[in-house]
Amino acid sequence: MHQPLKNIEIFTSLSDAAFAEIARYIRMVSYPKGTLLIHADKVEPYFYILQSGIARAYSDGENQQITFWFGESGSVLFSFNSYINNKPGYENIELLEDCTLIQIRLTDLFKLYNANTEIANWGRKMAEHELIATERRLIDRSFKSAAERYQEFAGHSPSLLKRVALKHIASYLGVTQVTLSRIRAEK
Amino acid sequence: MHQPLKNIEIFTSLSDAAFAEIARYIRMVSYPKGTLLIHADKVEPYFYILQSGIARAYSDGENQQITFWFGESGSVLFSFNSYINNKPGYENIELLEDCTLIQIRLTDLFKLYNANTEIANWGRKMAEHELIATERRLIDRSFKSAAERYQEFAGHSPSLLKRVALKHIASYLGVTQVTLSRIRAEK
DNA sequence: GCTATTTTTTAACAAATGTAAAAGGTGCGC
DNA sequence: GCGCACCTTTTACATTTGTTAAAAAATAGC
Repeated sequence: MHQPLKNIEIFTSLSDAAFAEIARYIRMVSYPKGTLLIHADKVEPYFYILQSGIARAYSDGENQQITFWFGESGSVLFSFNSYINNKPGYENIELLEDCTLIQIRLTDLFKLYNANTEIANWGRKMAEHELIATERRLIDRSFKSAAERYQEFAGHSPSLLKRVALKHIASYLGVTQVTLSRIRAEK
Repeated sequence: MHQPLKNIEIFTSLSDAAFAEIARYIRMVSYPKGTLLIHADKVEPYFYILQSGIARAYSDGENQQITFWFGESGSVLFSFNSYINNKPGYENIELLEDCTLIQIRLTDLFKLYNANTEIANWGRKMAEHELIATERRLIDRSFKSAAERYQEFAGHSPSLLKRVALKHIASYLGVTQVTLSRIRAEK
């Protein structure tokens, strides 16, 4: 039933047996654009893998929202604090387009982690992969100018650039919308 | 032989059996202040846990060094790219004081990950823990002014503030040393 | 304790980015 | 097609931060 899913990138490193284990707990879900899939003030019970569409994670401040993550097809999507600490988190995740997602209950995922070494290492690698990407972005904030960060984003994620509102990209890059507009106006 | 080590925080969640497995591969090492323990341009074969002393990770730019991480007793210390991708990385790790460390060969650590579910999940949690901390720092770069980030650092890590050169703290906070000096001069 | 070296602070000026408000665009429902 | 809501750009000005250089302070080694 879920065999086509075996081909999506995040699962390709898994053996057929391990994938079959996970597949038992998978549910496919679809939600429309604008859905707030993860709420900052709730313990969210699900872990998702994005199949189609795009999403953003953001955090609410006093007078601004900071978008700190974008997800595209293949991205994993969950509340860090629910996942790691079983507490409400700081992140909201909003679907920016109609999306199809693979849904797994966190309690099931943790059972799989504890029961299957291969799946535990798969989860470890997911976290490590996110970690290295996040750390690079943090370092780039210091090394690169806003204009360079924009150019890099545009070169690396042309699809997101087209599909995501610039105000979200601005906060993702760590600048105001006005600054981003100025950067885009030059050259 | 290594029994006192069982009490350091990073190992407390492990069962005695799992810790005993790890302990077989542990070596204690000491290096003087100033040692460059991890080199950006090399594949580094070891994973360390800091027992005493402090360290910093930094990345080299054209005309600046960016310090993006500090380690204290209990911190894990390794080259991300060696650990995750088996390639030279972007990070150097320098000991800022004489240090004692627990050393584990990466090839041994990976064997343990693949052989023991509990240890694989222990590694997963280490990565997740670092990930959440790194992401928070990235978000804080957008939400908080340099002055706020300094106040928070000073409140949260008074020990580092005393022991680490301000120029390193400045780049950790994402500002120049001149700006940090101005922040410290106010109020 | 003294000198050499490094770190930190201060100053003056330049550049980048933020704020607020207005104007222009775009999309969508009616 | 019109009007409304939201997004993006532009403008003018304020503020923050960076740059460069020098002085002052702290530290390390002899």
